[in-house]
Amino acid sequence: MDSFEYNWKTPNESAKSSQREPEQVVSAASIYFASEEEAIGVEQLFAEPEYGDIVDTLLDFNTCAFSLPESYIKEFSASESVVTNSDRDAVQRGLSEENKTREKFLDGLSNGYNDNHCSISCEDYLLDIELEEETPTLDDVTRDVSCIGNVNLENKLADSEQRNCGVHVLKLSDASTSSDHDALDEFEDMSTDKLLEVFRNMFGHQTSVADKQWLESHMIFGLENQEMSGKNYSFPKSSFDSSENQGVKVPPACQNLLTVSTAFASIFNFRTKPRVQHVKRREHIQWNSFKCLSSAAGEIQLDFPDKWDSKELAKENVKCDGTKLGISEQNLKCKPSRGGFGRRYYHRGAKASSQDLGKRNFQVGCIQIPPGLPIEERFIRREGHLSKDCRANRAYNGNIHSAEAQDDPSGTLSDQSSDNSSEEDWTIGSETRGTNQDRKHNKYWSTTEVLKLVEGVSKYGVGRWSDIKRMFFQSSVHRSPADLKDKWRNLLRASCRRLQSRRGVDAKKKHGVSRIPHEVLNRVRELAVIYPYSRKHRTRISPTASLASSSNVESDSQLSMNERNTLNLTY
DNA sequence: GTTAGGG
DNA sequence: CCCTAAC
Repeated sequence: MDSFEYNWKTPNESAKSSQREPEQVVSAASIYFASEEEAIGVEQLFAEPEYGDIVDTLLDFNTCAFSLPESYIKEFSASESVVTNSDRDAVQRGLSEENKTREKFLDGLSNGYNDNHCSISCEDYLLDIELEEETPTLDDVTRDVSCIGNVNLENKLADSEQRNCGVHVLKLSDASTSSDHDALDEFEDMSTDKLLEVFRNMFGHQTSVADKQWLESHMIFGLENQEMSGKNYSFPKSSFDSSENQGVKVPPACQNLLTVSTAFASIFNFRTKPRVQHVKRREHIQWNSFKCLSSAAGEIQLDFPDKWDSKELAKENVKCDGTKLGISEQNLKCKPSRGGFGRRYYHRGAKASSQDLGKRNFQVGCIQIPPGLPIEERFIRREGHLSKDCRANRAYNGNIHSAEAQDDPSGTLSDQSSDNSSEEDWTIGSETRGTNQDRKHNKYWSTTEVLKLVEGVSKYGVGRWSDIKRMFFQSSVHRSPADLKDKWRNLLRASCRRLQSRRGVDAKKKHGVSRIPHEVLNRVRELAVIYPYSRKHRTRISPTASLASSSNVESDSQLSMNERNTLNLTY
């Protein structure tokens, strides 16, 4: 221990970690996650059915004869955030032992790893993965888990030491005095108990695997890769009962594995919290954390595309037989724009075999869509779910500085030249849309425009958008009758949810979208009462009714003017 | 050509 | 803001 330095926890953080109060998150961030939030996020992700394959792969439930019945996932997802303690207990009781392992694994992602055996299972499994892959790919391991960096193994091991009473950590030793065969022979001579102890010392935790061959394979594997580094690791003498094991080397390759597995275990370095509470916090998942974790977990390659090429996707929009898949280009040009952890719909393919695990670009955890494979429509996000991203992508900076984006202080409401920065007719802009894949414009509605729209609706009623356009937006190139209709719809929505929680309001402010004045929204609601949204469902306005309506419009319009005057003072 | 409505 | 069926 004295040969190592703790360099991933500040003293303060370490001190905090020592205060182990139940239900309180006190640990420092793991090396995988910048925060407990992220760990929780990954935990929640794994709890979702679509990522069950990954969990299965991590835990190797198949070979361990563990299987998770569908009922568990359903049960758990159904519990969502409103589960009481008794409910949770009932769920827990209903789980079989095997399921509890998975449960603990998921919980362990954010819970203290020392509180359960699941982390140990994970570490063991990770080691198994490396062994099965005949891993001279250890370079790959260290590369793929580069996020781990030079994590100090002893951090975890030291923690183990505290709680496991006398389990000593690995010591760095520059003196390489023993050969592989010496150590190998020593392994073979060891009893199972001894191997278990060596294992515990080597990997910093106990293993439930009592199979001597299994244990030996780990040791031997490490020895076989000993030459891969100039530095060796040896067990301190105090780790063993007798001197017979003195000098047994833990080769650097094995140390790499330790780094991987221990780092993986560090995921569990968060204090216990009921997972049901974590479910509420799904939005905090960090994409990179998941990538990092996944790649580290048994060198599983999760090669998510950092950039989505709409053209590539367009190509793949055609099936192998050449038939279209029915994905509109509109949908295809939408792509994830950020590295956030929004729900993504990737193809879930077959689980990777150990043989495939080493290959790049192979589907593991059913994530990647290899080039050339058809994309099923159900795996493409509907545009509606991506609308925000789409807007963000389509918006270009020029629009932000448009004159329309700014309120017109003069507020010549019924004046048609209030926004005559462009003299083009809106239909012209509409025609140019075909060549440009992006939106023709993305200009926010100014308060002035909203007021004009309100006045137009007051005058013509809802549905006569062309008339309103002609009268109030003649010079607005980019405000088509359909735009007016859309805006009115949005105004209606806004007016309905105006009195809802301030959270949404703050969110909008955060995004820089100016809030629609209350007076305007009130007026919108008034008009909504006067004019049902669709005039289709109303009887056609007769000339006389139109006249009567027109007289009302005058007063309405006047009201609108009064409101506008008030607004001009306020805004 | 316009509009409603879904996205 | 786009798309499109329906008017």
